[in-house]
Amino acid sequence: MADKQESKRENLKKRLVESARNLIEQQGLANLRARDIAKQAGCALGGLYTVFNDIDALILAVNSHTLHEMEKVLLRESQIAEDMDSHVFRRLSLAYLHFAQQNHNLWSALFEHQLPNNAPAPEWHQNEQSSLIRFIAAPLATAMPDASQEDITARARTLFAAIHGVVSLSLENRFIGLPEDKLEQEVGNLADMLAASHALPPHHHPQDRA
Amino acid sequence: MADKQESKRENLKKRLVESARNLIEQQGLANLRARDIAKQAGCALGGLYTVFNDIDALILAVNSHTLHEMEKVLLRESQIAEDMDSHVFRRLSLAYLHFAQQNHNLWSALFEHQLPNNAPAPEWHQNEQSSLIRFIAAPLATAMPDASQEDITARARTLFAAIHGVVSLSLENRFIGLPEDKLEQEVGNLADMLAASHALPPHHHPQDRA
DNA sequence: CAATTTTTTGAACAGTGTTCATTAAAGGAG
DNA sequence: CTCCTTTAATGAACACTGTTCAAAAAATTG
Repeated sequence: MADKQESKRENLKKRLVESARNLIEQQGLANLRARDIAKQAGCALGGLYTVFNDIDALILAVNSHTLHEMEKVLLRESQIAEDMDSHVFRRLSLAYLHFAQQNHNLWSALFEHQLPNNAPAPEWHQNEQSSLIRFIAAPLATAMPDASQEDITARARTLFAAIHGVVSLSLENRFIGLPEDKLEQEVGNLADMLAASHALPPHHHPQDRA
Repeated sequence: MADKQESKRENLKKRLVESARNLIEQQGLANLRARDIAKQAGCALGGLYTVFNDIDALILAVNSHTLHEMEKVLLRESQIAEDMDSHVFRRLSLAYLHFAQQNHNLWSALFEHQLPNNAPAPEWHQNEQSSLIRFIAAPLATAMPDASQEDITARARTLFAAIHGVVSLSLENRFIGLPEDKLEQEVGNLADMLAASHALPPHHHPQDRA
């Protein structure tokens, strides 16, 4: 038998995650149904709950997979950028945009999904998110050699969030909705804008609140 | 009787919207229930559907109200900024941040809520959203006197989206989560960063896709 | 093969949003 | 005021959720 290598339980889990991923990809997170997942995975409805505590845990597993796929894309992109030594932020930003466009429903699920009670995501999942931020923090560190690690992380998060905001509001057609080519232009320009400003140290404003 | 001034029907509508708003404010959109709204508004469950087609229409009404509240805040802020003639973007951005912090659940509902089938929001609601963008477009127009109306609108949308991304991901604790004071600093700096870059005309990159 | 343990099952349950026959209220005519 | 018509409000019932758990099936053990 050569080492079971994969218990039936693990196999079921894998099938469920894959089914859920397919369904989200095709119909969006909002139309995901426990019964559909079970049917597509070829098990009874109750089977789902022998492997996952609830639907949220299953969605988390799908989102985890999506994050890793995104990580692959960004890794490839930052390696290319290293070789060509320029426009790292632009490349990463556009790669993020393209990933979101090409995997709309899966990407969307990353942000649509929220745990009951607004509970925070489990730590292992938060770590997966942090990994993505590191793709931005790395080149940022060389661009801001005098900044503290903490400042770099904070800035990297801001950069990601800014790009994400543009991509997100556009693709979700909220407030803004641009034609595809305009969107690409805006994302690219914003990335460069942000990249250019890192030379300057953060300026402190004491009188912030009105 | 001095002009009914408000039919019973309109009165019911008003009570329902106010109840829904209170419930969203207190418990978040995800915990909003038709039965709770009806109970708080003092009508039967079915009464809700004599005034609104469905829950989504009611939520849209609440969101509309929230947008107008936000509009008031931003209007005030841009008038102050006009008087003091500086840092318009910073002021508007921080005002947006503060509004989101102080009305977390209502603000959150603006983006959490999506119509079935990912149907687009009705036109009147899209117009309400566009009105907000104009607060950014106006000062932008004076900062970029040579740009076309179209470019200014696109840039204003990008600016809003960028700031929104930072505020959003922070307050929702997704990917990034900063302590309150750091967040304010990052939003303020990002606003200035973006403001500073408008002097430069958008740079065109022909080789965008990897 | 029988006994025991483990796994799988899907009917049943406690909620959802929505409908619509039934009831209550309001309005009008004599 | 009474009777009739019209309009509005009601909430039980429905279809569809995620989740549970007694029962059946399968696997394991002696």
